[in-house]
Amino acid sequence: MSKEVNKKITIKDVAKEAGVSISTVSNALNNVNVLHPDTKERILEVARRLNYTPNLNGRNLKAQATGVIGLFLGAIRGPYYGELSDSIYSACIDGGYELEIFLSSDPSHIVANILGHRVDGAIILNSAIGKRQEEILRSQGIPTVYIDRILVDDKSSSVVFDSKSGGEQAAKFLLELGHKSFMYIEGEDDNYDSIERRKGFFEALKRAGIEIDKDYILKGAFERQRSYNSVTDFLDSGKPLPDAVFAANDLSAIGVLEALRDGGVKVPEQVSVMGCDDIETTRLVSPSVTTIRTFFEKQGALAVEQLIRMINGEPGELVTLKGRIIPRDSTIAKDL
Amino acid sequence: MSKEVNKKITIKDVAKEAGVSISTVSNALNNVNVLHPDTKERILEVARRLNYTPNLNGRNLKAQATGVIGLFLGAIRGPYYGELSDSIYSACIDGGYELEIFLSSDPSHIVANILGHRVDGAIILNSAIGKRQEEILRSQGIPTVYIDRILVDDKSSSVVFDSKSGGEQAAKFLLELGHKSFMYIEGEDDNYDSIERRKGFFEALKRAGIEIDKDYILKGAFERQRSYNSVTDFLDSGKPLPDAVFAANDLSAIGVLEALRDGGVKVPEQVSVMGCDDIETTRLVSPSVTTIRTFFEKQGALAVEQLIRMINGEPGELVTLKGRIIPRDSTIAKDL
DNA sequence: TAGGGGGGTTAAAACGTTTTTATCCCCCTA
DNA sequence: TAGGGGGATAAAAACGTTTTAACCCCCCTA
Repeated sequence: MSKEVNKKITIKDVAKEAGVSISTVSNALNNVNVLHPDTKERILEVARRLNYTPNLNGRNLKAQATGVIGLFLGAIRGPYYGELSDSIYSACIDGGYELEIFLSSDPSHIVANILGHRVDGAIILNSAIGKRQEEILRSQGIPTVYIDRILVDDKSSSVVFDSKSGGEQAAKFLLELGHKSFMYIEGEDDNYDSIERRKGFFEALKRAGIEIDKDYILKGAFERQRSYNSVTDFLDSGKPLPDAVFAANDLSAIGVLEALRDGGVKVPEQVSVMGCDDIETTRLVSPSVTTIRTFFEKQGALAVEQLIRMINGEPGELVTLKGRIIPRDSTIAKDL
Repeated sequence: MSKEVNKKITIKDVAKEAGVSISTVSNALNNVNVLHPDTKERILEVARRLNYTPNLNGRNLKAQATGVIGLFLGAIRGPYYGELSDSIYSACIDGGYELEIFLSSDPSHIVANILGHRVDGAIILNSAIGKRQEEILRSQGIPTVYIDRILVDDKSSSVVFDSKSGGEQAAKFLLELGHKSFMYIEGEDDNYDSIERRKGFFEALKRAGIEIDKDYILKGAFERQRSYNSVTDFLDSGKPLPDAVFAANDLSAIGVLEALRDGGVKVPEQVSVMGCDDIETTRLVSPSVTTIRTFFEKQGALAVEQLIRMINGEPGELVTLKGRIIPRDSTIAKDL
C-alpha cells in the first residue's frame, strides 16, 4: 500500500520530445501566430500523442485572470439547487467562463476557496456567510453575487426573488377568492425570503383589515415534515380551521396538504392551500398546489450576467424578480 | 469599463509586514514546530489582520498531492444528483479531502479538468465519457470511480446499483401479487441501468413462463413526460390493459400514473404500477408509488471509499448495491 | 560589404507556494 | 579561548506555466 508517484506529462516533456524549447511549445498550444506552420503542427502532434494536458495550477499562477467563476453552496439536494446550478453553468459557458462548484457550510473555508483559487468572481448561495466574510471579500475586491441576501456595492450584486411582493400576491389572490381567515406557515428563521414573504403577506392582509392571530402562525422551516408536524399539532388543538393557508414555500405547502388530508380535512373544499416557488412536485401531488412561480432558472442567468458585468469593472446592482401566481387545484373560491 | 487589477495579499506581503522571511511565514502557517512561539504568534496575527489566504495554485503546483477529489457530472438538476453530490461531499470531508464539482458534457473538456487540476482522484457520472477518455485516464494513472458504468482495473473502480437484480426483484414482487400480464417502460437508450433492469425483469418473467409482447414495451427515456405520452398513445390504441406496469425509474412511473389517471384507468385497482429508485416524490403522489430503493446516498459514500483506497495504492474493485422493495399504494394483489 | 529588418526560435523572469539546505548566533564545554 | 551544538531564521530551488525580451540567421538594400 504505497502511494504511487505518477509522473504527469508536462510541457517540458513535449518540448523534449519535439526537440524545441518550452516557449515554442507554449506558443504552439496557445495559437500565438508566430511559429513556422510545420513546427507548430509537429508540436501539436506530439502533444496529442503524449496526451499532454496543461497543469492549470501553473497556468493560473501566472495568469492575472483565471477565467473561472466559482459557485459556493451549502448543499445541493432538494428541488432548488440543481436547477439553479445547471442554469448558472449554461450562462457561464455562454459567457466564456468555466464554472467550479464548491460545497461547504464553513464560512471561512468558503472564503479560503474563493480567494485561494483566484476565481474571477463568485456566486454565493449560503446563509452561513456572515458579515466578516462579506467584509473580507469586499476588501479584496472580489466580484461577488449573492442570491439569498441583499448586499450591493462596487463589487457586490444581489439577484433575489422579490419575496415581499410574493407575499402580497398571495394575500391578494386569496382575498379575491373570498377568504377571510388565514394561516401562515413560516420558513427558516432569519432567512431573507422567509422574513420578506411574511412581511408582504401580513401587510397586504392588514390593508384589507385582517390580522392573523399568533396561533395561526406556524413553524415550517421550509421543510415538509416540519410543516406536517406543526399543522397536525394545530389540528389536535381543536381550534377552528382557517379559510386558507399560505406556506412560505412549496415543500412546506405539501406538508400542510398531507397533514390536512391525514387529519380528515378536505382541500380545497374546507381549506385552500398555497405555496411558493413552483417546484415540479406541486404539479404531481393531488390536489396540485397553487403556487407562485419564482423563476429560479432565470435567477442563475441573471446572477452570471451581473458577475460578468462586475468583472468588467462595472459596479454592482440589485436585481429583483417578481413572481407569477400559478393557480391549481389546492385553492378554490369561498362560497359565501 | 476597465478590468481592474486587484493586488491580492500574498505570503510576501505577510513576510514584509511581520519583518521575517517568507519561509518563516510558511513555517508559521503550516505549524512546523520549529519557530519561536512569539515569532509564530506575531506572524499569525499579521496574517489574520491582512486577511491573508494562501494561493492554492501556488501550493498545488508545488505539492505532489492536492488533497482534492473531483466530481464530474453532466448536469445536477433532477432528484438524483443532488443527493448523490451531498453524500459524496460528506464522505470526502470525513476522509480528509476537499471536493470540487465540475459540470460538463464535453468529454475532452472533462479530462482536461481532471488532469489539469491535478486532483488526487475523480468520480465520474457522465455517460458522455468514452473509450478514448477512459484510456487517457488509465494511462496517466488517475484513480477514478465510475458510477454509471462498469470499468475496473488497477486505477478504476465502479460503484453501481445492481439493476439486473432490481429488475428481477420487481418481477418477483409483481408475480407474487398474482399478476399475469405485464408492461415495461424502458429508460434511456444505451444506458447501463436501463439495459440491466430490462434484462433482469424479462429473464425473471421468462423463468415464470411469461413473455412480454413488443406492444407492451414502451419508450420512457427515464422522463415523466415521455412516459406519459407513451402510455397515453397505448391507451388510445385500445389494446387490453396489462395487470401491472414496471417503469425503469420513478419519474417514469409517475408519468405512467398520470397517463392512466387521465385515461380513466384506476391504479392500483385495474393496473398495478411500480418504479425504481425511491425518489422523494414517490411518497407524495397519490397513490404513492411502490418502488425499489437504490440507496443512492450510499453510492456516494462507497464511491469515495473506493477512491481513497485507490489513492492509497490499492487496486480498483467492483462494488454492487442491491435494492429493496418499498411497497406502497400503487400495487395491489390481483384478485382471482 | 555593412547595416537593417524581420521571421523564427529561445532564454529568462515571474507567478506564490513548500521544502531542503544553509546561515547565524548564542551558549556550553573542554 | 576554540570548538561544538543546537535553536531560530533565511536563502534558494523547485513546481509548470506564460510572456517579454533577446537572440540568431538570412536576405535585402544602400
